[in-house]
Amino acid sequence: MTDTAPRPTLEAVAARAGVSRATVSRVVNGGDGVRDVLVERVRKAVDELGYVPNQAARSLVTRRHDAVAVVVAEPETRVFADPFFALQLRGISKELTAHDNQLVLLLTEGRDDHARVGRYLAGGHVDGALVFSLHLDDPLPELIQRAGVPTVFGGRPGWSGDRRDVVYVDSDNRGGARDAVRHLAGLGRTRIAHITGALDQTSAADRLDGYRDVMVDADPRLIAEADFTPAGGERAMRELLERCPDVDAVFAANDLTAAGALRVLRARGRRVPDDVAVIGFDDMRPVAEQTDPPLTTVRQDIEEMGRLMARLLLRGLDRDAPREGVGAIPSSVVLPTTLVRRESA
Amino acid sequence: MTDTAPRPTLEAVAARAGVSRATVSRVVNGGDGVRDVLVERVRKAVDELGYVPNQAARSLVTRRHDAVAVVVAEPETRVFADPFFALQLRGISKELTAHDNQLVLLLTEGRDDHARVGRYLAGGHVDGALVFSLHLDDPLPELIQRAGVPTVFGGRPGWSGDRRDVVYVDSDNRGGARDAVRHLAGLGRTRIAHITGALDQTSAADRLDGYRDVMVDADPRLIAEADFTPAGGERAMRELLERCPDVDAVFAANDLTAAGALRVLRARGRRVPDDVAVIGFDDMRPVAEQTDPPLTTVRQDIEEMGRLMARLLLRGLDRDAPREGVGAIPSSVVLPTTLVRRESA
DNA sequence: CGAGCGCACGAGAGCGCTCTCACCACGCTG
DNA sequence: CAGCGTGGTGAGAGCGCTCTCGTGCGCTCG
Repeated sequence: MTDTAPRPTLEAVAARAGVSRATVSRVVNGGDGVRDVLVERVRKAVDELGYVPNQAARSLVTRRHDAVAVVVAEPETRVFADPFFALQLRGISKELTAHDNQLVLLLTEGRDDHARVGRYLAGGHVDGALVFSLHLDDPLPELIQRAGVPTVFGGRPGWSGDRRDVVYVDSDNRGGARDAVRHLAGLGRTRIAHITGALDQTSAADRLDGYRDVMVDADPRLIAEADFTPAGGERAMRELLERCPDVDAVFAANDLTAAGALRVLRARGRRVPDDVAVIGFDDMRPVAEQTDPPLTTVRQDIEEMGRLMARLLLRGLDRDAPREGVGAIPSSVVLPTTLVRRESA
Repeated sequence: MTDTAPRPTLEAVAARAGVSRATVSRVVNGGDGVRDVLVERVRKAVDELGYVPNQAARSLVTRRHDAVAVVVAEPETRVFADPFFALQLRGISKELTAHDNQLVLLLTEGRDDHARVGRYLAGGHVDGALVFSLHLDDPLPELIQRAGVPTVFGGRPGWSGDRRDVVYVDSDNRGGARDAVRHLAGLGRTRIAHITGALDQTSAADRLDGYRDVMVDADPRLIAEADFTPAGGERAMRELLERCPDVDAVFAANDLTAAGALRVLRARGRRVPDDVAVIGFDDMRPVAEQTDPPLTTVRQDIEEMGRLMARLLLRGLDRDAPREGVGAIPSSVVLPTTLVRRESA
């Protein structure tokens, strides 16, 4: 745990290269409008001195930080239960890194933290924020929106319906759900059940809507509420078997839930897919490929969602970006899903 | 994606409160040596103006950033496969938040990124770093160490054996492994196998050492190499059953691996724990409680490890901290493990 | 051949803060 | 009553950088 040595400044580089501070600054920032000879000289001095720009000094004048906050509300709930968030984070990280931006991670725990996050964002420490708002009633998104920080949301925020200035990236949950249910119907199944996700999340609500789109007058008893967890899936599957012993297909809100359902089905001696066909959602490989039988599921490209969030945000942040035409003001993106057929349906 | 409004400066607050900049600064930073009347007046002005200190300006002079980098090498490998890292991150986040430090997340992907991370850390953007070095041959830790940034490692780095200046937080992998194997022996098992983790990670190597400590002259065929994944666990378990059909107990390097092993055992008609007793490592609740039967495992407090890493780092960073006596120079910490008995052994 | 222009560079201000130091008004001691 | 702390406050320098502006130079063109 050694302390850092004093670092060379622009001044020092300038002195060594025999030019002015301004010229060094120009070179460091791209070198436009400087003669090649001088560029070379400055570069050499930079290398020899091991000069690294002081970001604080730079930010002070540019008012840019080249840093983006990633806000994750209430990690206890879901985030750390499945790799979903980790994958998005990875996508975000890749994109930010590619554009020399830093990722400041803000995990919030409970209401008190909201104020803290709000203060931090309003404090102008970062250029923008990527926000994962998991719950419909979460006050955080609005709070952030009001802080005036450019923001892209991960997943459609619950209250965004009529707000055109809200930018988010989401999967086509509803469409994917429709595909899944149609596929089950195409298999000749008629008693198709749905195990929902946590319905205070738009993704779960949208998937339920998709289910209903196809099953227009479905028996309401075919819908069992769960929470995206394996345990919830087990519980819901047991309910379902109780209420509707004749169920012949299940569309689960995600793979984890489907895995729980599969366990119950096996325990009750129902064969999958022969007696009951099962479809999940996410295509979380480690889960979907490991179930018995391997899970047919609706694939969404989670890492790509993260990457896209970051890309939209950075584009919105770019001062040089065109304010008109293609890709001007970023607008929300809904990514398509694809059905991945394995053996469970 | 609105832009931020111009924010009030210290100057503005000073003017409004009718004091000097210096006084406002003093109040904002604790208010020592300022009369209560003035403190009040300044506080009021701060509130009314919604003043938030400009961190860049502050860092420029203090040379502190109140930010810590969390470096995760090669996330593809393991990090995103199990919730292990997410839990540590949560612990880290809590501790950093409690001390008003920001968490800058650096995910590296391949060798090129190492240079980038090295440059970033050497660039003095953060006060310290928390590093997860997963592989024995990873050049990153040394690189960071040389960058002169105060660092605490998550897990014992492979090359740290003789370096006293390396600070890390780890679980007592070896001791935990010994406990597990002794427990199996105590159950009367004699053909106790071990499915290793990825042996290029110290945690896996240490657990193997612990196994060997107890099984001093174990049949080498009882050791099967895997990689901390469920699929690896399945593969290793199949090998084991092939090589030593008389195996009556398995100590798996982690819960995920154990879950894989359990699946194979069931498929082969071996009863657990009657025919084969199984113990995992981690006590990853969602995994260990969901297996069939629920998994006996070695518990390590992962979140606490993260919290501790952050605490050690911050303590080392604290200029006011005592340089002598208890808690002076932080030294590595090895956390104890506990055996959690469920039904698999 | 001189006026004009553009390009390359340097001078200098200033971003918002902290921190040292000088100052002043007390109250105390001798 | 002079002298001397002492504690509270303000003035001002300066952290390392960017960016605007002005200057000098070489070039073109009338």
